[in-house]
Order: sequence, then structure tokens, then C-alpha cells
Amino acid sequence: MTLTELRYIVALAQEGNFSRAAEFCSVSQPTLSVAIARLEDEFGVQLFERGKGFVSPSAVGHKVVEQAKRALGEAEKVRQVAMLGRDQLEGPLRLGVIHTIGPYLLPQLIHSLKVVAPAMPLAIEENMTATLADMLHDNEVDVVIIALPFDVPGVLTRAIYDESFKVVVPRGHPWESREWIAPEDVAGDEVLLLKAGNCFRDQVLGACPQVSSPETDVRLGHSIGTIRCMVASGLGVSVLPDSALGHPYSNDMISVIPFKEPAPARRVALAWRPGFVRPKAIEALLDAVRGLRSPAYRLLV
Amino acid sequence: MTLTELRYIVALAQEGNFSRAAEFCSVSQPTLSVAIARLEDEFGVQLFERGKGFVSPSAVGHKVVEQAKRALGEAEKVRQVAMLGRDQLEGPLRLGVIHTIGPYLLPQLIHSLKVVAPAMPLAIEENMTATLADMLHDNEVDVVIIALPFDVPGVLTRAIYDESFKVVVPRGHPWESREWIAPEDVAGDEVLLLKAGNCFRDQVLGACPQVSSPETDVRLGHSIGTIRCMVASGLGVSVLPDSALGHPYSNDMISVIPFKEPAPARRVALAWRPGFVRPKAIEALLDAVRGLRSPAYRLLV
DNA sequence: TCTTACTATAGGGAATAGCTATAGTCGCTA
DNA sequence: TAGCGACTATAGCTATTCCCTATAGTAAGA
Repeated sequence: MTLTELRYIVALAQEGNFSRAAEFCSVSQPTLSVAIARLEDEFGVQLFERGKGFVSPSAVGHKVVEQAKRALGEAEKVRQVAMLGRDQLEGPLRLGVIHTIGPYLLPQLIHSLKVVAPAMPLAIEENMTATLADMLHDNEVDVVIIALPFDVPGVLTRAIYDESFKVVVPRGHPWESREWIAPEDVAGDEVLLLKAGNCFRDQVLGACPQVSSPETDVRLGHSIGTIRCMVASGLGVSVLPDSALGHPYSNDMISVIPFKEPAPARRVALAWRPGFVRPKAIEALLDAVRGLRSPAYRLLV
Repeated sequence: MTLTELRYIVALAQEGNFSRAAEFCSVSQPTLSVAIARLEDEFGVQLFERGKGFVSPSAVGHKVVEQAKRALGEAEKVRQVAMLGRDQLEGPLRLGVIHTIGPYLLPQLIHSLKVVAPAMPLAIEENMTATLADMLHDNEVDVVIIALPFDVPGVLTRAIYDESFKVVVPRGHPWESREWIAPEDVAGDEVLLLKAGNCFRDQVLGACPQVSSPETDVRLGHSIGTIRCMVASGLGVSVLPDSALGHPYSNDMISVIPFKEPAPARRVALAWRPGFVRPKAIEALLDAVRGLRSPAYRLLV
């Protein structure tokens, strides 16, 4: 049984005549004749009654033809479903992003993406780097935005921008009047950090080796927002990425002081599986990155 | 697009691996590989993402596969409708049956069925009720034998027999000399049960409310056979269906004691889709049930 | 670096679906 | 009843398709 044979029996039932049915199917009459006979032989049932001057479906044949129409309809839908999916920029893209990037980058990125891929909404998964690596590998997200290094075997990465770190102190802090601060100056235990697992925490510890890894929970924040509040309330100072400090996140309880050049920074990248079937979606994301306007992002694309 | 190609993509989605999918379809791996590529080319869409160690449908591919399943199902119905015009008692019947019935009922049932429908072999799928419900719905089996209640929308059921529960104790157990046992007597944590998911477990818990739902794995068996062995080894007592206790399953390590009348029982039924094209096959099954001779089955047909 | 597991490609052979030509069948008409 | 017209079935051939084996390519793990 083939789809072609099903088309033949439907046509024959419709035309009531081998020759016309053959013409309808754009094949020769013997072709159709043989195909019908073959199908009847396969089923072991006579589907059509050949009378004088007419061909009409048998009782079984009638039911078979009706069912064949349904089957052909469903088969045609397969093609339609496939055709609908041809545009790689249509349909949701599953994007993973780390906590210290998502809330600051995504509002702008989504805005920018709407221009280049208006029919591609983002399904966003915010999590930590290690979890996102697993999700990428397990095909639970399509693309992730993380800070380098991101050494996951079998994954492609592309750096999209660099972002400086800045020192954040409460209003009235002795450092407030300084023009810059050297990484070595950031030291001791009044430095507030993210909890373990956040890659940004490790980057700060790498950039400022004098910072002691804290023992108490008091100095650890769950998110950059929390850290900001803790700084504002006078608990200590901290180091935060540039993008987390811009409008509308500024307030007048904290002061932001740049590092001495070359300032510590992190490199942010896209990552995806090499076999990902929508490369144009990646390109669209890169285009959207190119559309970013904030000076916090030193674009690499 | 051909039906064969649709079968290939369904198999590939199911197996997640070209080689296994090819084996499943009884073709060589290159054949399947080429066919998939051809179909993707025809549709102009990548249906599968080839990664290292995995092959998974793309977003489009997933939808296409789902639709392909429907199309294949309808196409298969064409064949079934055609077969309906032949002898409905010819050709394999796909029968699903739960674990706690299959091994005990089927040997007799098949024997009995050979008389009324010698040309209708059974393709047997043994599984748990919930899985069988899905398989029935998805047209992966034609008929199932389960214990009531079986409330699946769009499915017809017909009770075929009742079957009592009996208490099983190891030789030497204090209950061995009793003529009967009340359901309330079966209590505490020395009662061995099937693991969760088996409907018979829930029926026992319903019939004997004093049985505590066990916390440890020690008291849980994978099958009735396992439970019998655990009872025989002295781990505890249990409640089993009558049919699982007859010859040739008896041994002299356990004793079987009936419940006090009215003994707890389960009602076993056939279930099938209302549109199933071989109603005579159902009738033949019922006839086969009527031919059962074991006293464990209190026939309802 | 070698091995292993997997997918893609190449090339050839068998099956098949299509074609044209023609035979067979039935009813009608001369 | 012979011939004709309208139709379907059969025969014989060809081009295509389908599937096979063998092998190359590739990435990950030992």
C-alpha cells in the first residue's frame, strides 16, 4: 500500500472510470489499472465492481476509499506542518542565560531582536552556568548566554561583548571621592560577594585576589540586586558588572567607582550545539547584539 | 513523501539513533539515513538535529513526526478497513494485558481461542493499566484485558469474569490452620505488596484497609511471582488473585487460605476502541473466555 | 594515538512503477 | 452475425527508485 495507490482508488471512485481516473492522476490507463489490481490483491478484497459501462466501489471499497481520503488528508498535513517550519526565524527560541546577565541584558536584547526576528519569541531560562551547560547538552535550551570561559565539549561559542567590573560603595564611604581603585585595593572581608555557584563570584575573586573568601552568610547575596541593597545599607562594598549599574538601576544610596585601567572585565558569549538546526536564529541573536546601544557593552561582533 | 519515509522518521524519533531505527524498520542504516535526508530535502526543513551520541527531532521535526504518526495511523486503518471485508478472524490481534493477569490467563485463553479463531494469533503486550490505556488510545494495541475500573474516555469495556483474592502465607504460619480469614485480619506491615503502579496493589489496599502502605522496598515485589517467592521464604504474608495460585504454580512452601465470604475480588474486563474494525475478533475473544474451565474464573459472559 | 560508535557517501543490483502497444470483452448496430 | 465503439486487462520494455554492501568521515573516550 502506497500513498499513490490510495490516490488512485480515490480518483477511481470519484471518476467511476479507469480512463478518466488515470487522466486525473496524470498517468496512463494501464498504470492505474495495474495499481488497483495490485492493491486489491494485497488486501485480498475486491474494492471495485467492474460493471458494464461503470466502475463502482464495493461495500468494502466504499469504506476503504473514505478511509483513504482521511489518510491522504493526514499525509498532506504532514507536508503542511513541515512547510510551516521552513522559516528558521519563526517559532520560539529557547534561550538560557545566567542570573548576572539576564535581568540587565535581556530587556534591551529582546527589544533589539524584535526588529530582526519579530516572529521569534524567546523562552527564557535563567540559571547558573553549570545548569545551563547541562540543559544545552540535553537539548532543553537552544542557545545560552554565559560568561567565558565555558568549556563544554561539543559546544560552539562566540564572544559577543566585554563588560568591565566596577566598584560599588555606600554613600559616605571613604573611597567615594577616588577617581579609580586598583584591584588589589579591594580586599578584606567587607567585600560582599554572590553565593557559591555563580560564575561572577569566581570572576571577582579571580580579579581581586586579596578578597577573602567569606565564611559567613552575612556577606553573601543571592543576586546582584541583593548585593546592591546590601551595599546601599552600608554592609560593605562590592564589585559588580557594568551593565548592572546603569539606568534604571541607579539610586543615590550607592556610588560607583571604576577600576584602574586595565579594569577587570568579563567576556560574554553565546553558546549552542554545533548541530543546532536553526543557525539563522543564532545569526539573528548576533544581529540583535549588534543593535545594543548601552556603553556598558563593548561589542565584539 | 512516501509512507515508508514517514515510518522512518517516526522510528528515528522513537529510537534516537539511526542504526537502531534502521534495525527497527528492518532496513540498513544507510537506507534510513538517505531516506531521512531525502525527506528533509523535499520539505526544505531539517527535521532532526544530529548531535554526538544523540539524534533528536527539531521543533518542526517534532510536529512533523506527530503528524506522521497520525497519517500512518489513518493509512493503517485503510488496511484494516479492507481486512474487515475479508475474514475478521484472520490476521494477528494485538492484545494488551496487565502483568497480574497475563501469565495466568493467557495460556488457557490462547488454547481456547485456537478453537474459535485458529487464524488469529495474538501479539501480546504485557504492561501496566495506565500504559495499556495509552497504547489502546494510540492504536498500538487492539484490545486490552485489565481489571475494572478502567475509566478511559472513548473506550468500550465488557466485564468477562470475577476473580477472588486469597491470602497466601508461608508454611508453618499461625494462620495455616484457619478455614478463612477476614479482610480486616490482613493488617500491619508483614503484608507484601506489589510496587506502586500495579492496579492489583491498589485493589488489595482497598480490600484490606488495615494494611499499611509500606515505607521500605523490602516488602515490595515486582511481580506476583516475586511476591510468592518472598512469602515462601518467610518474609511475610500476601494477598493474591485466585488465578495466580492454581496449578502449575502451586508449591509446598506456601499455603493458600480463602477470605471470609464475601471475599474481596476483582472484575476483569476487555476494552477496545469503539471504532475498531474487527468486532468479530472481540466476539471471538469472548467466546474464548466462555471456554475457560478453571474455577478461579467466575465467568460473566 | 588508537579505538569505538555513529552517520554519511559511493556504487551497483534488484525491484518497481511507469510507458506504449495490443488483446480481450461487452453491447450496440447494420 | 459481423463489425464497431467504448472500455479494461495484459505484455513487454525502460527508467527510476530503492535498498544493499563497503567504506569514508567524525567526534568522543581510552
